[in-house]
Amino acid sequence: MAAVSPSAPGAEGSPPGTWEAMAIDAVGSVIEFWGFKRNQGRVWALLYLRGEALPAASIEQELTLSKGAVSMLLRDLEHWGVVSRVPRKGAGPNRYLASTDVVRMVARVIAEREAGFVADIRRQLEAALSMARQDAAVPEAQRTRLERMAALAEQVDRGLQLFVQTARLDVGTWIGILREGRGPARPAR
Amino acid sequence: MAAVSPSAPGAEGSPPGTWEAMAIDAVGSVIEFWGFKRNQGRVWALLYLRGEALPAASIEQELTLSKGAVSMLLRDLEHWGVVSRVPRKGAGPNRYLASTDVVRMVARVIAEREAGFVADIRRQLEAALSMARQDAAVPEAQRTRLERMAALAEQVDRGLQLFVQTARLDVGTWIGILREGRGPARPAR
DNA sequence: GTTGGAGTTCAAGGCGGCTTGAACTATAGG
DNA sequence: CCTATAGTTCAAGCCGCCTTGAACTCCAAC
Repeated sequence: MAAVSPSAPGAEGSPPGTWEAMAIDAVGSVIEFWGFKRNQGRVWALLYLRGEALPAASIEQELTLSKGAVSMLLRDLEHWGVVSRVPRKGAGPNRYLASTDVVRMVARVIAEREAGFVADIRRQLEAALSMARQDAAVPEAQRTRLERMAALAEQVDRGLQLFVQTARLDVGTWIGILREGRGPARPAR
Repeated sequence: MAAVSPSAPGAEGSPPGTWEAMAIDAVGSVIEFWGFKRNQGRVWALLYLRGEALPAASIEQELTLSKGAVSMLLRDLEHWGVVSRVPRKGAGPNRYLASTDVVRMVARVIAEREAGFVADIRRQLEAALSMARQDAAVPEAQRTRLERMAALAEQVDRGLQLFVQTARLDVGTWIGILREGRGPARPAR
């Protein structure tokens, strides 16, 4: 065993290098931020960084997760299409491979979730508004403020939709980045 | 007492009308979605809908919160500038008033939080990247993938910044909506 | 048929964040 | 100075989400 630098890998096969863990955790944070589970992001990041299909057991080891957790996380990721199961060739265990199309997938999932949420809110506000309108006992001023709130919700909704659209354009650019092309990773701007 | 329709207020002073609770909860959901506490949104919504300054005790009653909770929630809201404390005139308790500039305030807080988060992530990825570059044992392919990930983070960062900027423009439009002007609440578009 | 590894499912437990409620401070009035 | 009310602070409890680990299913090899 050579000198122990912080990033010195133990064996060449599966180095638990500090830098790798760092990157993996960074992805985990991002994914968590977007409303998914932290470990979903970590699993995907591990698979993506390794570039090759890994068996569930490896994931379990590298990320120190339980067998059950890995199973559930992989099921989710597979369901979203960001990880694919590579059937056992011969007789070994299944292996799992990261898709480079994550961005598209994640973007779609997020967009759907967001859309549903916004729609719910607007529906609730509309309902409140119609109740307030039917009820003659509601002071004029309050009804006005409620109307303003509903109007704001509508505007924000429009803004979000606009954002999603433009973001979708950007996503087109982003998608290519992770793919294994040969051009430089940074298209400069 | 008249017939009891679902939205019939008990007394004219403080009707716990169903429609009001609905609207308040809707705002609470939105606020929670943006990473704040649900009850922070509910308190602001109550104050905004009522249009007048309310004492802490009323908030406590209307939203069925404890005295301590109301105190802390109001402190936060005051700190962000979306609620202002109206000093006791004479000798009564303090009263609290909703600012109509919420949108601006909330937008600023969110933008700051987001910016800090994104910066953190990029910093972590950069650190991982430089470690991987120093470490000769890291396979070429893995380094490439890590670079791509960092590049993606940078692109997404740019996208977010762009969004924040355009959103800021929209916010200019939104801000006016809640104010007590006399024009129609909906500028139609 | 049986043995063993891979993978799934789910109840129990752990963990973190929010709320409560009581103790505490501050301020005005008696 | 004493009392009462408004408001603040914080430890303890609660609640919901996530993970664990064990039981179970499936399948291939023997």
